Amino acid sequence: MDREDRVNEEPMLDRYNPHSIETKWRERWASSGIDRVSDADDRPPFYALTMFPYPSGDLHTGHWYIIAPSDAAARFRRMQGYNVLFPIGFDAFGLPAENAAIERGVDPKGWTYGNIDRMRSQLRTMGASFDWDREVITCDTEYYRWTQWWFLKLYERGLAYRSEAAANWCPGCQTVLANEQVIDGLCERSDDPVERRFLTQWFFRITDYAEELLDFEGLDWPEPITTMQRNWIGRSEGATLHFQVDVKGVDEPLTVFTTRPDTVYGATFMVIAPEHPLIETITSMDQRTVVQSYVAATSRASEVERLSTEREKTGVFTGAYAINPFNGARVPIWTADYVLGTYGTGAIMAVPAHDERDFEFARQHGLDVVPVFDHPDIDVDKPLEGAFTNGETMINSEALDGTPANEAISVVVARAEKEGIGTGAITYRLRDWLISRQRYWGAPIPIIHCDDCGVIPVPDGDLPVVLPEGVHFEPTGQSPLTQIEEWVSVKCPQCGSGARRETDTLDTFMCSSWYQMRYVDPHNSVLPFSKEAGSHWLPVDVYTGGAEHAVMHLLYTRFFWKAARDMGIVQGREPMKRLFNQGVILGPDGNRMSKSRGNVVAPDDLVERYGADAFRCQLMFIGPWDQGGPYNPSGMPGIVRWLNRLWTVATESSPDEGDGVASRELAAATHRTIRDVTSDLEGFRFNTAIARLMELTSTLVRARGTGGVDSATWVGSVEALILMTAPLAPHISEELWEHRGKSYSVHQQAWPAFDEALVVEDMVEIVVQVNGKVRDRLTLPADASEEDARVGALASEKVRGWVGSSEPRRVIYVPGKLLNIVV
RNA sequence: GCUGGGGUGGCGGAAUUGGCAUACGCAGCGGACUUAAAAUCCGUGGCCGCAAGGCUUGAGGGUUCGAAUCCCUCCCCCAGUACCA
Repeated sequence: MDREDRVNEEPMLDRYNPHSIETKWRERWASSGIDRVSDADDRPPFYALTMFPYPSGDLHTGHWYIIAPSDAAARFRRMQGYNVLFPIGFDAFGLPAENAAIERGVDPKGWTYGNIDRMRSQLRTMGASFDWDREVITCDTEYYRWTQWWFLKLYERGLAYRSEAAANWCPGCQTVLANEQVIDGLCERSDDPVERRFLTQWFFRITDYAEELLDFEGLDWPEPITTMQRNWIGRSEGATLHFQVDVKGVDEPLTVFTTRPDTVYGATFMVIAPEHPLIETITSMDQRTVVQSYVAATSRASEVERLSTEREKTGVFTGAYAINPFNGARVPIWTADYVLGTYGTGAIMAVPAHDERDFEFARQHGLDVVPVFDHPDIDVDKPLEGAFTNGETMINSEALDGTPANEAISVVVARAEKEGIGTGAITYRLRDWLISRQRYWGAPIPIIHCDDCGVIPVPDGDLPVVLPEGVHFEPTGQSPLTQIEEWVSVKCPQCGSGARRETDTLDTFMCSSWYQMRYVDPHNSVLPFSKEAGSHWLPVDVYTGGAEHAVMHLLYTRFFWKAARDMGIVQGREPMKRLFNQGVILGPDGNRMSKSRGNVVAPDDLVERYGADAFRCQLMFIGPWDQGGPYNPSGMPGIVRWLNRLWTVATESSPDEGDGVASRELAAATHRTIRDVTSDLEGFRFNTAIARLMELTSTLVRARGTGGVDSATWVGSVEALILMTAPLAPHISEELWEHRGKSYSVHQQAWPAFDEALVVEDMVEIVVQVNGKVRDRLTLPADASEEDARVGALASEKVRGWVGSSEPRRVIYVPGKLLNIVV
């Protein structure tokens, strides 16, 4: 007990003062390099990754809410004996820097790096255990040199290609927008209605991986995320069918995709998208004017107008007819913008009897409706009131009449394939990933356009293609890079004649698709990372961050990984084994924090007032991490009180008298806490973990008051409490650990183990119910039999009053918990 | 509309497999200490009722000895998505 004697000799420490100890320990951690991670370490590796932030200027409460619990989880794994890689960096390319440049006349680079400096120091204040030697900044040339390298690798494999496509165009900002920047058809910045504009763009062939991306086998990911990805990919099984066009000189058939080939006999008209390539050739002379003006009107319509759900289905007749290959019926071909040019084949066979949208269109334009199924509740001989999707047996389908409806699809597909008029097919909603941006602040696409040689990739040795500085940003609709003649003008790497650089930059989602790989070997100057570092650390063991990236970043990074795997660069099917999404933190009023609402809580103020430990803990305590919710600093006193009590308990000398009972009770409480906190932290349930630690703290305070605990038990309990608090409140734990004369650092100690034998209680409280209502409680040995419990219950005055003289009809006994007497 | 998540005290929230509803906190109330306040500590703690007791997990119904938990119908909130053939 010499350790304890030393505690006794020391004067009582001053009251808990977060400021002095937090600064002190952060300096000590930095100078001792405690957070540096080495690949040469005997402990099993564990890669804990938190989504890196965009350097917007200040670390806000949302960042704290993502990062502080992630840090606690990483620290916990470290104490469990893993060599934990927990890196951080900045997703530093992107629109806000460029917009700041336009609005305030600052330089995007200077603005970005200034923000990074600021946020880096704020992150240090949090006390997070990042290995800063591995920091990655995506706008560093040393980083985007490899982003460009990846582009070339994908290009080499045929996964990058150039094509003309419609992009979201904001007339106010004079630039293209990413899909995620279009909210309900409006530009998120200016609220202008977004238009479509055709541009030649670069794409990644993510659709090549559509099928594999649907497979989440073996992944520990939240179900909502996998569902959203499945919906986004949107796999539809059906068939493509070819309809001859009854127009002189047109041999090409009109091909449609349908999920319901079984309804082919009910196809009473066809609809092609206004963008469909056949529209010019099939439109008849007398319909030409009306079709042309419809196509023009559609392309002029804003996204808002087109997306309006209330809008009537517009469309016009092309004057052309198609021949149904199954029954030879001659059906009119219409064009309407409810059929999308970008999905399926851009054309449909319309079956109004069995499709809601086709029915609405048919009713509006007086087109035929022919049902092809019998239905028990619908008289199919009368005009239908609406479409119905399923029936019992086929009708109006010639030779197929009488076929059970559930067999019809395979029968029709088989016949189509046999006669060469169609084939079974699968279509995806997922489109290829458009990666071109007509923006300045991004990695230049490493491509050179030569009049003679065509599209030529920049040779590997010429990387990086450095983003030029001193560029004029006034939006013109073209990439600002086009203005830098001396940058654009270049010699063709193949023929040496004059050529021009690609002026578009890469989507910033490309930077974040592989950053987790760079962390494993961030200073490698010959490769994005070495094979050894890759196989040591990858894939990521647990990835924490927001669900807002469900179908963008998280889908892209899976695609990237699978492409890298096919190149032999990484092994395994998936980049992140486990994913955990924290919820959205809101202002005290329950709304999203925003300056205009005036409900912003500034972390710096709270750290100033209460310390980083208290703020970390409060964020973790307010509720389940995956649920998010309102943050109100009014709850802070509870956390501060707890930390103060912890401080008091840990700095007091240990009691010296002791009898068995009080010691055993304290040991049981301690081991129960270890058991519960361990499983809570494994499941990211920080709120209940802290609740258990508060309870143990109170138990210690009370035990000290009542006395009877022996010194060894007391010390064991206090030290377990400090160790369990360490991941959550790293500064105070370190201070208390040192104060107790223990060796530096608390963060390098083993996580406490619990003894199952100590957790079991000898005596348990049994609830006695009469007819399901609680009437009394008994304290019985844990292994009491039903007979013991029944005898004990009937001995109770209260219970007898409710049971009366009648014989119990039934008695239910749940050992160790409850006895229910039914009368 | 579709998909996913949620609805429990004045507030944030807790509750293995159906088994003590409201753990842990905030706020409140009462008390101790203090000239006083802050801080700290102790007690109290859903609603109705003097009490015995009754009622209570968005609403209604069901299964069960027993339901916050399972089933059915409906309402509301949040997120994603939007004519995907």
